[in-house]
Amino acid sequence: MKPITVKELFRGAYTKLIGESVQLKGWVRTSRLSKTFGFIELNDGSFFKNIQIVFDESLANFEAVSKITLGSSLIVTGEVVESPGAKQAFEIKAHEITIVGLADADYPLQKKRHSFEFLRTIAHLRPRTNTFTAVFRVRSLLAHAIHSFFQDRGFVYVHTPLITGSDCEGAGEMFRVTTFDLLNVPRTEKGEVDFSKDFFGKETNLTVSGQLEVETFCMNFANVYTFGPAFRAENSNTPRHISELWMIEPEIAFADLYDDADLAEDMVRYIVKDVMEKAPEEMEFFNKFIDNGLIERLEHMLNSGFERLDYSDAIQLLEKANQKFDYPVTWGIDLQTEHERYLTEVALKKPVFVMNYPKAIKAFYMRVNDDNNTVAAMDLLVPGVGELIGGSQREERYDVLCQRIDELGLHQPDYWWYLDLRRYGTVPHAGFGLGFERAVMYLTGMKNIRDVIPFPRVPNSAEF
RNA sequence: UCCUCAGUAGCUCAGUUGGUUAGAGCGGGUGGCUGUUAACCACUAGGUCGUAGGUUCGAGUCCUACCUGAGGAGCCA
Repeated sequence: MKPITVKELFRGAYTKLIGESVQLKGWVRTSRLSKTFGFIELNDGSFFKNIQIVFDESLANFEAVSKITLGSSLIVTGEVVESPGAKQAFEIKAHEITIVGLADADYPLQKKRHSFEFLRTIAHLRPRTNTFTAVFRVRSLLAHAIHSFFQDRGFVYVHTPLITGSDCEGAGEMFRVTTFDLLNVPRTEKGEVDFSKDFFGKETNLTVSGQLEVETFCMNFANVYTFGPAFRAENSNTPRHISELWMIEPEIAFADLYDDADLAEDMVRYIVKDVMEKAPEEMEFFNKFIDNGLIERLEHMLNSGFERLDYSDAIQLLEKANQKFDYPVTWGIDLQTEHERYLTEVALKKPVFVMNYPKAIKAFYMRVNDDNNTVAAMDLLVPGVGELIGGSQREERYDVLCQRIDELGLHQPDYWWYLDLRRYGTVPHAGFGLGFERAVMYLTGMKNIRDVIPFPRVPNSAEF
């Protein structure tokens, strides 16, 4: 009698084990019971598909097993046999079934389709559904693929801080980190909050991005990346935003915007290909039940490559579009969701880099182009998700960077260590940020970001 | 935060121009069924119709406010 996983059996081991006795440990996904025999579909966590267990009155505890409830945990010992049923090549003829944990009868998951909205309310149980089993395995594989991609290329993985003392990250609202008693906050003589008395002796927040810090490591290791959580306190209520998200932020030295785009494209292609190879059952499931065009779209992307478009050309393309936009298109505007969708879903039908945006609508650290009008920034727009990646070549010239900080009304002293990088051996460098959850959405076809992270944090909701 | 839509059984939903005791499928319980595939058949329990007001002889249905959820927009990854 041999312990074995469902994955091993499905991936070929069963042919050699016909007639052999094996042991499986898992949970009842569904069951079909008759008077004198029954079928249990068991999932042991190793594989997307369930294995069918057949049992009959020869079981010592037949009566108990024939009343098994969905969600119960079992240890099954039995013989691998070829299945007469049409939907599976093999099954387990049980000799012994130990009921480890009988699920109460009010187990919320049923043999039917549940809405994602309902499943969000039982996020502690939803991993047990087909969809979420598939989503979270893909999420895991995707994380691994990202590390593989960068590690194979010699990139150094850097853990940038989650608690940040720089109030200057620039990207949106932050969550304050404090140990103050909120009913009794220390104040200065002027009546302002006295952060010098707080835990860190200064005002601190949860990070919105590791980019500024990872640039410091880029100036030693040349090729680096972060992969960790970031926190956004914006009151965003959309299917594409969450308050706690995971980001990947590579940074490369001696590189310009076009090297950056090459890296981003190579990375996206690598991770998509890798996950499609490692999780074919899950991808097939998504294609069948979540998004009918998914595999075709991903394969088209892998075969045809990405489009690259200057911002100015993108504006022209939008101006020529025979489609009315709610937001009028003129050079200088930031692209709206409707514009992004048109470019990537209607006009080009594939991922598109929009590059070299107007200086006025982008961040201080992006490198000013020779036209002095645009900056070396890029967004990667993909069908269905919108902005998947945002990146730029960084301003490596000390004087220009100081000038940009001034222009945007920021304070140079706040950026002292960031500016130092431009004083001590500065080099052209570039990087981008990939929203990990958005990548999972792109890969699975899932439409709501709350359904691709185990326990989503959004405004007004931090259950679990 | 703004706009739109929705909230009826544990879940997914139906409920006609306001009119008796509010329905179905699934899930639960009981019984039946010797190869099922969201198994099937019979019976059965299960509801302050999101909350609070209001209009009316009468409200699940109409009105107001609030709460919750979703979609769109903005902010952004």
